[in-house]
Amino acid sequence: MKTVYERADIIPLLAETFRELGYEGATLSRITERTGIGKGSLYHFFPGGKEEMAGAVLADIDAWFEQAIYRPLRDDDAHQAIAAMWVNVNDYFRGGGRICLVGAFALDDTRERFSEAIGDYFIRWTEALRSALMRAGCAEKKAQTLAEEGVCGIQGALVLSRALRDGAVFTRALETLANRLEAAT
Amino acid sequence: MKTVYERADIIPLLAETFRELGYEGATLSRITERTGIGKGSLYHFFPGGKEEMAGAVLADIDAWFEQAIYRPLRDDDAHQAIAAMWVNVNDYFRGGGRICLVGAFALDDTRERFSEAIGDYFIRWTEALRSALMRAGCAEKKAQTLAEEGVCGIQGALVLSRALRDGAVFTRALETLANRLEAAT
DNA sequence: TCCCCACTGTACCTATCGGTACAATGTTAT
DNA sequence: ATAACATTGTACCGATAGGTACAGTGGGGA
Repeated sequence: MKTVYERADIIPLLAETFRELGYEGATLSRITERTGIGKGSLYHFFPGGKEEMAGAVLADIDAWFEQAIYRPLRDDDAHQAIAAMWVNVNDYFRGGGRICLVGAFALDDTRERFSEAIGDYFIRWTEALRSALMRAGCAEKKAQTLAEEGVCGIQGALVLSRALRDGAVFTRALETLANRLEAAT
Repeated sequence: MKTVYERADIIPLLAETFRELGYEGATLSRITERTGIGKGSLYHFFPGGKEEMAGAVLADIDAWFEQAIYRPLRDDDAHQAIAAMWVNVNDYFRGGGRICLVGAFALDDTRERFSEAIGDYFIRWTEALRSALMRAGCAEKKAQTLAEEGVCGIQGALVLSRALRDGAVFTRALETLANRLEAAT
């Protein structure tokens, strides 16, 4: 008996490991220990090692946000897309029980390794949200401010709810933000 | 010639190193390299090693926030203290060029090592801010929401401005938050 | 059926990890 | 002046870091 993986199966496991331990904290031995995947398989799928693993995770996250959040914000009905964003974000971050890996990477030196992916993630999020807010009737300047406020608020709520070990803080913050953006459109 | 340090001189240097590299990323050799302080001195002042160093840094941060932010929010004129908070916070975080070490520690496994200090930092900040907001005329429920919103907003703005390498995002977010809390009192 | 090759586990590599030991240095109190 | 002591740099420790080499395994196409 031998368990055989595909690259696509491995990425979510890697993602959780990096989320919990950070880039530097996620050592190869801890990765194999938590995912159950041996070094042999890991280096078979990611010859570039840890850096390629984390890069693949970031690309996977980006793809998910693109289809679930950014694209609807840009293309669909603005009010609906914004409303859906709060639901999907709360779901994705497990009501504050899961952090944003991109935000975490941005905070320390890890940023230098993945500078482009990290910048893109936040630029595209704020721009998509601003686009939706403008279609919903906001002036450009106000839409920009509100979009940044929304994204900041989400990231900050993740920090705070983790620090306090209280997912309710996250859900509550999302509600407050949702009301605020709703009131402005 | 021999350079002689005191514990109090070392802590700020350690703080910057942990801020830039994170707890796991701050290896002993990188610490000595960046601070210019050798292992001998480091272990003389902090026999508990890296963990004691980071603990001392957190205690130092706590003391600074206590006297510069929390105490005024609790004891001084509410409007003045809140206004001073924005100025001091912008200054402390160097207009988004410096991160919040406590928030960064909260995001990964490092939280488990410093759980109490991390929780305290955010609880005391939100409670002090809520106290000031209530003295400024807010109802308790609204004050609680606004206080959480303020602290979340600051943390999120630090993440976003670092991700985008744009300190203006931070300063702008502080202004928006200041206006919002001002309008509610 | 059997062969090929994608996939896996194990053993091993060097560099660096956090930490210790200790002799040398210089400052201070007497 | 000198004894006592706080502070420092250097050499060293076992453990673990990220990464490589490679032989074995087993499922799918011919």
